[in-house]
Amino acid sequence: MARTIGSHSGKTGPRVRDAAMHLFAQRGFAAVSMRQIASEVGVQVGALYNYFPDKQTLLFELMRDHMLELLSAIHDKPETTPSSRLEVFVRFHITFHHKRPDAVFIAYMELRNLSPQNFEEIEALRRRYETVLEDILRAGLEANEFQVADTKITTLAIIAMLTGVSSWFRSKGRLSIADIKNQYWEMVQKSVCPKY
Amino acid sequence: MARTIGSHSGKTGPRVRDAAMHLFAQRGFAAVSMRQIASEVGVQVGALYNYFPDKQTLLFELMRDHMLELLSAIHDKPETTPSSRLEVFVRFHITFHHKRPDAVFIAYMELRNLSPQNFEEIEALRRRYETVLEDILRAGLEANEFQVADTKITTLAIIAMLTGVSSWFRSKGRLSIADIKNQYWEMVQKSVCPKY
DNA sequence: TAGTTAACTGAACACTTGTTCAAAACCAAG
DNA sequence: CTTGGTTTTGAACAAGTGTTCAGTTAACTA
Repeated sequence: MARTIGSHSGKTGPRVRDAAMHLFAQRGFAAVSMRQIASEVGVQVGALYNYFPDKQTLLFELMRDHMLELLSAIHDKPETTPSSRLEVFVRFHITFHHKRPDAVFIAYMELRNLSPQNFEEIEALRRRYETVLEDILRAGLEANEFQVADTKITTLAIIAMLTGVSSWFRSKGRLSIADIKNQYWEMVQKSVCPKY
Repeated sequence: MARTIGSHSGKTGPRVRDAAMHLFAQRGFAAVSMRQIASEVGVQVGALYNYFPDKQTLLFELMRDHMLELLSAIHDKPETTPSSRLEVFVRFHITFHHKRPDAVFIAYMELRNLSPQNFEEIEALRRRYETVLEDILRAGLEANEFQVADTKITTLAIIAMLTGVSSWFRSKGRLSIADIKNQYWEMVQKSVCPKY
């Protein structure tokens, strides 16, 4: 046997990426073998190498695509009030991450498995995202709408808190994702507001 | 050669654990081989098996010991005010985790590499720790000192935020760990306080 | 100092790892 | 229906995996 019926790179490529994403998220990059990915797709190992040069690049592309999606999905509107910009950010972050639990998990857990070069590229994208939030906090600070000791720290604190949601939230749970968004928005809002 | 000069289980055991902890934190459990650990200790692979039955148990013991240390170090004082209990908790969490970056990293990243049985045991310990915080929040709620929509969610949000510190804090940075603690305490305090 | 125990070596086990590539079989265009 | 290009197989590669254990030597005990 060689080429199989119905085989087409436009189909197999995405299926490989999906399978890799799922397996990496579930078991971790280092714990997943190329043969396991291939088997999930229903193909032999060798076939995978039509779609990327090596395992490292596969991981990198998954993470990069996720970060690019994230950056192109967030639309901050600097003309509105800092408070409403912050609310939009909080709700957006939870929504976006909730829809992609696997990608989120990988993006935060597999950084150390990137080559130094690839790591730098992903880190740069992450900093760009953090800057969106930090700009909002700075604007709120200047407008006396917020009171925060340090915008950089507050940025990291808020993002850590929001991202934590995807580590425990399950749709079957007691609360809906809408409840979660409301509660997190309230907490964030209070944590940055001036003490009367 | 066989037994080496100066060899003693009271020395080698801890050195093995230290080396494993460091390597697991840096590269991840699945990416570290027994031979790499042995080489770090300056010993042959076989010698490691004097100290644990297999790699899985080594990981488990590292995580379990960390959680037990955490639980025995936190001393909540229910007789004091909820607000001061919360402050003690926040400062304690940051201090404790800051002193053990490797153990923290492993405890939060390698859960999926535990066998189901070992996972359950670690999870139970983690829930016990979360309960300490949740009890404080509940007490504050009943005393009308705090205003939170859901103590469970707030617990997870606060812990995620606090634990995030160890993922970016470096002693060489702009801010001291004391600054960090003050700022986080202020954020947490505001996020749970009643709206004026 | 002799005998016992504890600690480690070194080699081996059977398997898995990422990656390569000629050959085979499919698909699409002329 | 043939030709040319695309996609996959199947086998192979060298290196690395966790784990075991008989044999050897250091440390301790009497």
